[in-house]
Amino acid sequence: MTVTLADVAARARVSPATVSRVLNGNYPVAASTRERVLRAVDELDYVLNGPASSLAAATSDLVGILVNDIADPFFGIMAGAAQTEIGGQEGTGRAGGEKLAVVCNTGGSPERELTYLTLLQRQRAAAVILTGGALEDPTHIAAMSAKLTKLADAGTHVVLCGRPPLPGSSAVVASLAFDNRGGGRRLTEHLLALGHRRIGYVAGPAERTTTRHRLEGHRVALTAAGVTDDQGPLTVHGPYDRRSGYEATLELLRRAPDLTAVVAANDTVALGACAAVRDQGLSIPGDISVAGFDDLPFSVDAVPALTTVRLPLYEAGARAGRLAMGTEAPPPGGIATIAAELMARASTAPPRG
Amino acid sequence: MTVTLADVAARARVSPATVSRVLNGNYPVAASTRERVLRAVDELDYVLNGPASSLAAATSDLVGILVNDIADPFFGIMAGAAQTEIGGQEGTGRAGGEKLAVVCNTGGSPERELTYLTLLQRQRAAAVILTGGALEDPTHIAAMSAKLTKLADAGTHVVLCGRPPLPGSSAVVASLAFDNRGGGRRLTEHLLALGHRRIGYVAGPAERTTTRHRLEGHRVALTAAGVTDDQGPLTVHGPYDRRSGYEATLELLRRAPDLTAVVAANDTVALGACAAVRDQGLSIPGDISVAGFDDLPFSVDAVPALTTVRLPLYEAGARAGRLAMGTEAPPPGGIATIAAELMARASTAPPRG
DNA sequence: ACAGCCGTAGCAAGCGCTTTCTATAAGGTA
DNA sequence: TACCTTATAGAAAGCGCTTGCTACGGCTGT
Repeated sequence: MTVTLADVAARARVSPATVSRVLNGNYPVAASTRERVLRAVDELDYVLNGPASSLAAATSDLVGILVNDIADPFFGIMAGAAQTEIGGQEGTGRAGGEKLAVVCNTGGSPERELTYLTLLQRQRAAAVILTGGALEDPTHIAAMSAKLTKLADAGTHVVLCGRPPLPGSSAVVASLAFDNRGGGRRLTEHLLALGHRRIGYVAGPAERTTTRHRLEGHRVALTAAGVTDDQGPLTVHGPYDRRSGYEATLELLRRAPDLTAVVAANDTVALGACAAVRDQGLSIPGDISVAGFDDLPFSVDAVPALTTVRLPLYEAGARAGRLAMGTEAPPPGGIATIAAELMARASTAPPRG
Repeated sequence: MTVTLADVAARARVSPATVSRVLNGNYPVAASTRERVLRAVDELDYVLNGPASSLAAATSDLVGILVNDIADPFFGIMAGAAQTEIGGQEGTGRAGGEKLAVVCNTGGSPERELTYLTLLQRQRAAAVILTGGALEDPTHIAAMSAKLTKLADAGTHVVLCGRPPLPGSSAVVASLAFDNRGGGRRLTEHLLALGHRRIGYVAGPAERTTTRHRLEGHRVALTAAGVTDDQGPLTVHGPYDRRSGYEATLELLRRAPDLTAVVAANDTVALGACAAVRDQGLSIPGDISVAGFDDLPFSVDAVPALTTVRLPLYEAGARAGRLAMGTEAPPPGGIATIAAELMARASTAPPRG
C-alpha cells in the first residue's frame, strides 16, 4: 500500500541508505546512481515519511509561528512575511531546506499559547516565532520562560517578534521589539502640538506588554507637556477590536464632553472610535481628532485618512523568519528595537476654536 | 538528556507499554497505576516524542489549514474558526484529542499549495482544510486532484471551505462552497433596482473560481435586465487587494465617464475603489455607488457604510473544522452550498438625476 | 473445588528512516 | 607491481513509541 524507502531502494537496485542520502543530499552519491534513485522515486510516487525521518534524525522541519489573533492583519502580515522567508527559500531541487512554516492561533489565551508550545515541543520543532504582545501575568511569564528555555535547550530556535524579551530566558532567544513606547509618545506629542489638551485614550487589555508600553509613551508625552492632572478617568481599557473602540469612545465622550481627541490602542480600535464619534453627530477631525497605531493597510483609506504610527510589520516578520532559519545573525545581545514612525494624516487637526 | 517513555516507566516501576497506555487513555489501566505514572510524568517533566509516536501509531495529530493570503481577514476568520473548533475541543485532561491545527499560507501560488500539501502528506496529517477560491488551470487541477486523492487514500480527511468541489476527487472530500454566483447576482440586481445601468466591475484574478462565479452572477443579473451590450469594457481584472481596486476604478472611470456604480470583487478591493472615486472628486453614493463582497468586519465602519454580500465566514470555518475532525457528519453528497446574503448599506443609492 | 473469565500488566516486534562503520572498487604513487 | 588514498555503496544498529499477544492473579459459577 504505502511506498517506503526500501521500495524505492529495491527498484533503483541500491540500498536504502543510498536512497536516504540522495534524498537528503548530505553525502556524496555518484551522479548515475542519484539519477536512478530519483527516477525510482518519481515512478513510485514516493513520499518521505516525516515522522520516521524526524525520529531517526532527531530533528524536524516544522517551524511554528504563534499569533494572538489570526483574523487581525497585524499578525497576518508578520506571519505571512515570516512564512515567506522560511518556506520560499529553496529554488533548486526537491531536497534541502524544505521547512514547514505553520501559524498557530492562540486567540490571546495563555493556556493555548502554552499548549501550542508543548505541541511544537512534541514535534521537536526546528524553530518557534512568538509574535505580538505578551501577557504580563507573573505565573504565565514564569511558565513561558521555563518552556522556552526547555525548547531552546532542545535545539529549537526561539524568536520573539513584536514582543519584548522575556525575563529569565534572555540568552536563549532573539527578540525583535517594536518601539511602542516611543511611537506612543510621538503620537501624543503630535496631538499636543496641534493644541489638544483633553485627550482620551482607548487602551488595549491591561495585562499586555503592548498595551502598557503604548500607554506609557502616551503618559510620558502628557507629563512632559504638563498635562498630568485628570489622567485616570480619560483612559479606558478593552480588547483590541473594533467594538471595544466604539464603546470605549462613547464612554469617554460621556465622561469628558470637552474631549477634543481620542487615541486608540491600534487602528482597528480607532475605526470603532471613529464610528462612535460619528454616531454622536460629531465630525472628525472637526470636533474630535482620532488616531490609531500600527498603520494597517486600510488606515490610509479610512475617511478621513487615519493618523497613526507605522510599524514595519512585514520587515519585522521577515527578519524574524530569517532569524528562525539561522539565515541572519542575531542582533547584538539578541535584542533589537524596531522604530515606529508617526504618520500624521487627516484624522487629526487642531481642536476647534 | 532527553526524558523518554522508558525513563518514566522506570520511575513509575511499570513497563513502557503501561505508560503509553496511560498517556493515550485507550486501554484500561488501574487507577493506582495510572496515578503513579502520571506523577512520574510530572516529576520528570516528560514530553512525548511526537515523531516517534506518529511513526509507531502511523497517524499524526497535525491538521493543516491552507489559505491564500494570511494577511486577509477573509481567510483569517475562517482559519481562526476552524482552528478553534479543532484545537479547543478538549477540556478535561492532558491526554486525548490534542490536535495541532496549523495554518499554511500559499500566497495564492499553486506551487506552494502543492508543496504544502506534500509537506502535510509527509507528516501524515490527520486532516487538511483548503480555504478560498481555487485556481482553474487544468494542469494544476489535475495535480491537486491527484494529490488530494492520495491524501484521502492515506486516511487524511480533506475538506474544502469556500471552494467548489474539485472534479476528479469528488468522493473523497467534503466541500463547503459559498454561493458566490447567487450573491453576485443579488448584489447587481440591487444596483439595477436602484436604477443603475452603467455598472463597472472590478473583478479578481481571472483564473480563480471565486472570481468567475461572482462575475457570472453579475452578468446573469445584467442579462436578465437586458443590460447586455457593452459588457466587456466595463470589467477589469486584478488581484484581490486595495491597490487593484484603486487602479481598476480609475481605469473604469476613464473608459466610461458615465459610470454610476462600481462593483468590486471583495470588500478590500471596494475600499480601494472608494478611494479612487473620492480622489476623482466624486462622492459616494451621490456620484458613484460602490459595492463590495464578503462583509468583512471593517465594511460596516467604512464611510459610507459599504453595501456588500455577507458570507458567514466564521460559521463556515467552524463547520469545516468539525468536518475535518469527523465531529460533524458530512453533507449529503459531500457537498454543501452556503448562502450569501445581500447587505444593502449606504454606499449604494439611486444614480443622480 | 476446579475450570473459565475478567481485568491488568508485560514482552517484544516492529513503524520507516538516518547514520556510523565497514567494504569495495578505482585511481594514484613509489 | 604492490600499497595507499579517495570515492561510493552497503550492513546494521538504533531513534522512541505503539500494540497484538501472552501471562497471571483473583473471581465467579456450578
